[in-house]
Amino acid sequence: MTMDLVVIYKCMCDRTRLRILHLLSRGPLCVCEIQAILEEPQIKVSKHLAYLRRHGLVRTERDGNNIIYRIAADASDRLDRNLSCLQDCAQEDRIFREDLRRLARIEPLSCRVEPASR
Amino acid sequence: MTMDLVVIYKCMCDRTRLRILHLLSRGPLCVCEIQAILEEPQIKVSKHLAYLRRHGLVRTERDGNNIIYRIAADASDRLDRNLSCLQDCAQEDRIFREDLRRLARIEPLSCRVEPASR
DNA sequence: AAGGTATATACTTGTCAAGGAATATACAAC
DNA sequence: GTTGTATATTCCTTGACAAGTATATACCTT
Repeated sequence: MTMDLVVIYKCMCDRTRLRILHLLSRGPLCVCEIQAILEEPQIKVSKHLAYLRRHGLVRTERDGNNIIYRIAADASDRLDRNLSCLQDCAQEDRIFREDLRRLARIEPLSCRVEPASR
Repeated sequence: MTMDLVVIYKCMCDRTRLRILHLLSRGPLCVCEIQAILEEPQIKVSKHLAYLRRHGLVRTERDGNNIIYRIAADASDRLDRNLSCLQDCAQEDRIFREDLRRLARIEPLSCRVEPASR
């Protein structure tokens, strides 16, 4: 499928959404993880996620109490290209690097992972 | 220099600006050429060019009656990366391809070129 | 059923941007 | 100087979006 470039850039032109897209292009995350990484209020994260979903860049799946967001796999080549460009650009940026640092810490606690043992 | 990614995407999230950036990454153009290629009203083109200039993506140079716009050479790696991503994405798109067709036709008549002979 | 947690949806307010109409500026040619 | 051409700026209206407060929904647990 082919996605409108303008829509892609509209989604990318807000810092919060950009951070979310950057994270999600590393792999799916649930809302509470995204919140924890971004350190932004629930409503802010939720609304930007809704924006991304409404425009077809991400899709969701419920897992119990949690909702897991991921990049829409079938979205478009254009999105893929732009997300990989974002990965390149983000390397030099402090904010994105700190997000990745928090992502690494948070992953093991993920609500998506089975309880370790019992 | 390093340019804010959000600013870059804000500049790219309007179709008219995107077409302008796509054209300018092929080389400098004067306003009247851009207008002729985009087939959009003067004021619209002019205002989007002003937006791009205000945000540092392009710079201008006067040549007699004409004003020549070009991508700000020293802008940033990020801009370069995104513009080359745009070139890739634009290949599949009818609008951008038609712009290039008109660009090819218009170039010989360019106001930047010396009068052929006399 | 009741209470808790995770997430989303109104509703409001302020800001910014887009488009158009009219006008202004800068230069060129005479 | 006057006129013409190219380009920019001002003013206006309209619509989109960002952020916050409060409230609702969906699921889980007991």
